[in-house]
Amino acid sequence: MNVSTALRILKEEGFKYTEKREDLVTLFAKEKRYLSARDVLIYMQKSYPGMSVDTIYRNLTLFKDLEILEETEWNGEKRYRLSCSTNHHHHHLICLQCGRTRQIESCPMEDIPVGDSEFKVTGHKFEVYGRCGECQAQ
Amino acid sequence: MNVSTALRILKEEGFKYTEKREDLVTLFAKEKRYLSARDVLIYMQKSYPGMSVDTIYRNLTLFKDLEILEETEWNGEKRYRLSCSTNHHHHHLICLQCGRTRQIESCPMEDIPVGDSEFKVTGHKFEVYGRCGECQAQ
DNA sequence: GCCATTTATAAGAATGATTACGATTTACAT
DNA sequence: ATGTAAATCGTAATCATTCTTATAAATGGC
Repeated sequence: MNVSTALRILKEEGFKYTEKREDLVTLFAKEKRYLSARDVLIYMQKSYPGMSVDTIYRNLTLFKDLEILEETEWNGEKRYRLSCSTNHHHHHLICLQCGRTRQIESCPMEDIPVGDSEFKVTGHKFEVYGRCGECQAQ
Repeated sequence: MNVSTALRILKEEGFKYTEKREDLVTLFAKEKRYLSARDVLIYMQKSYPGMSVDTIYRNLTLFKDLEILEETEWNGEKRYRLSCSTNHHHHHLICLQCGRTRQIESCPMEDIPVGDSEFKVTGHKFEVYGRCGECQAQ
């Protein structure tokens, strides 16, 4: 996923292009890590001093729904990162301090038989948490 | 985990026995599924009309710290269930409607090499979500 | 059993993240 | 250029959770 693809999806789905939306996607494209709504708000308000929290949350949710962003949650806050460009399903190793990630190629669902006719599986979550090199160095 | 073990741990760690705490553990022992703080509050207030939300949250957190309860989160609410009696590490298949679970015996961390000297792994989460038979029948 | 100490609880206020709302502005198709 | 639907602002509301302070209850030693 990159900025132009994201803006194309936005257009295709009938949503409007705004500079704020472009800046928001650009931020995620630059950072390539999980950011909280608060992180995004602070960053965006540098360029747009009066920007509403509502706009941040609305757009984060929109981008998640459009699968431009991936969502997770830790320490009581939702976090978002740009969807990975790799098309195949994968999981992440996540630094809980800075939000940087590394891909985990395999998925436990591939080889673990889970669920049956009784229990209808609709989703799963596999995340490995830790601390990245940079954060440990601090 | 069962009620008497839980109360023994409580005593051993120097915490006091109260009827509310016994009732709380008993609830989880009966239900054997994930309950939200709200679920617990509603149940407990039947027996103790003026019971404070703070007491619920304090005890849920205490029991989690004592590893009497396991914690997870979905739809913006923390959820708790009695720790499984099996001693070995495992994961769950979870019905997001009623909180009932089924154990998944294997753990993806066993066979997936993840992390390295750079990235220090501190934890992981593997949960499979879906809808149980009873909830589908509704 | 009685008292002292320590912990638990109640009641309500405070916090922090997120969502909702009415008014205004903007993007964009025609 | 104009009309319309969508986006945004500013602020209030909501929801889960935590904090605070005063009171009450549980435990251990006498």
